[in-house]
Amino acid sequence: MPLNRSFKPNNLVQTIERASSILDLLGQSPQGVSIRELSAKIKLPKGTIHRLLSSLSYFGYVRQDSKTRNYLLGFKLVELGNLLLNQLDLRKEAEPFLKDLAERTKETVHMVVLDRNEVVYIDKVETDQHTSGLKMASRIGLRNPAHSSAVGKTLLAHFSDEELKNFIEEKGLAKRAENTITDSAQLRDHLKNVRAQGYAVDDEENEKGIRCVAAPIYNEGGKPVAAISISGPAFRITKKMIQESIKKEVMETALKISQRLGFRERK
Amino acid sequence: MPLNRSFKPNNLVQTIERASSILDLLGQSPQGVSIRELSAKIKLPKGTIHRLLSSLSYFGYVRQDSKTRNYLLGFKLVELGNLLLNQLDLRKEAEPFLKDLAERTKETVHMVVLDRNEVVYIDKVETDQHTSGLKMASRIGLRNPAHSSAVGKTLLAHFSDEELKNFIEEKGLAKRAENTITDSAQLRDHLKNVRAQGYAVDDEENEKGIRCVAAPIYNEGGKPVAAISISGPAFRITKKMIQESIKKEVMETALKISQRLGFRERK
DNA sequence: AACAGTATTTCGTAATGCGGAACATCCAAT
DNA sequence: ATTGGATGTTCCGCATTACGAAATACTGTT
Repeated sequence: MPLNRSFKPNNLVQTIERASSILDLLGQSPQGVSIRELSAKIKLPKGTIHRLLSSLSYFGYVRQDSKTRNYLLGFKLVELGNLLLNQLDLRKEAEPFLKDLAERTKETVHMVVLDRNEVVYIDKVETDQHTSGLKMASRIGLRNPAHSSAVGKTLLAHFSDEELKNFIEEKGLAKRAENTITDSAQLRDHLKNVRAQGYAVDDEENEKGIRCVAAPIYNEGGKPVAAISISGPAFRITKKMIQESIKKEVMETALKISQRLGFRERK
Repeated sequence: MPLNRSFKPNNLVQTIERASSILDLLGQSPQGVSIRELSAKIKLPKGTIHRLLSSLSYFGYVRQDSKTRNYLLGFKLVELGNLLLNQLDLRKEAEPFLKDLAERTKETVHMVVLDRNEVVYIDKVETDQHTSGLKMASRIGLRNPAHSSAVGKTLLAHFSDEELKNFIEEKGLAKRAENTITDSAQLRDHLKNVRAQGYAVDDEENEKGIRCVAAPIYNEGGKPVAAISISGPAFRITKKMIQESIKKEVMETALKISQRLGFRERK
């Protein structure tokens, strides 16, 4: 048994499960949620919800709008989340290279790690150029399926056959956009190419109109631990551009970061 | 450590209290913590700690290093923390103004809100100029005492006498650096000035060698809901510079943001 | 002023989480 | 390889903890 990441639906502490549902709901509601609503959505009596909220609130995970009395996510989460990000020295080391890459390509640069077989954004650098483009909200913290993103694919490409099989069984290959690869045989082939090439392209597979180019970052043990990418509108990130310059830029930057982490290229 | 504020020391759900202690400890340990250590520090049997960690891990609040088996903060915290930040439309509206301010002054710009009578950093913009200066770690999510920071003081300046009294009683006026104002009468006087002037200066009161200039942001109801500041080394942020340009820049930017939020200046 | 919708508190009950101890696993040293 | 020590993980009977229905206290509205 390859010690799969925390899958154990029994033994769960009820309180933590309930607290987690509450936080999830609050995460979806910028304007906050009332106890009554929470009570309705998680089917639990108001009193119970209230007790949990009191404790969560005392420790800062939740806060209450003094006007509406609605409950909202608390700043303790920002604190802990950013502590985590700052603990990743990977991120610290990569930062200057990411800025440089963004500067040179004038496109948005992302950095991700794989967590529980999903892609999690841990950094983002954009140039002043296209910053005010569309979505200003930072993607940091966001989770995406691995099979439909360039970053995810560069990481999946290093999975063993069995790991990949598990991944597909566990997560499935949901169709996120028109070009998403949803066939497992096709994905296997595709990943073989990705691995050989050393980079991956997301050709509107995750979001219509968006193309990305990604390359993996290796630690000193040669293990892929993260990935970086350049993303932008398909009309700017053309296939020609990718071949002529972008793929080279991304791969070179990824290699520099890997080397910074102690990786030595082997022949 | 005892973050007393939202009153209710009883009624606390034990599990949440314990889970919170665990997360706090993990937050202090970039390399992770073993069950044994946790068990020792939080004086609870290994079995108990393990059970809590399993649940926390299942929901993503904690992750386990597959090599060392140590436990670390989980990416769910990054996810929720950033959801919260992106929910603050205050932040969204302010962003372009902050960038502009950073660009024009070539110094680091911060934005904070008051949470439980402490300052919490919710945004930071730095120019490429001094970015590689010293501390690269983002301050986002960080908490600071209100009485020793420029941002904090501009917000305290709008407290009623009673609110201020409560604040001082609850939090005290800890000496953070040589110039920290630790006398409550003196603080009262100082805040009166801050309010009259419309801006506050942190003259190495929080950290040796660092000066900051801050101004408050008002919502449409005229209530101060946040503050912004410019910070930098004392040799660059001279008192002369503050008077000649910086205070004006900060105040003007703060006003623009306030207006963006619907604030109308009243005479 | 009365009402309606909510948030909060109470309190007797049993289910939940507790934690000591057994078991498994990993790693280092022989 | 084998052993031993240390740590992580699981088990299970017990009592404490959290439960949740209902009563009470708000808060704003007509």
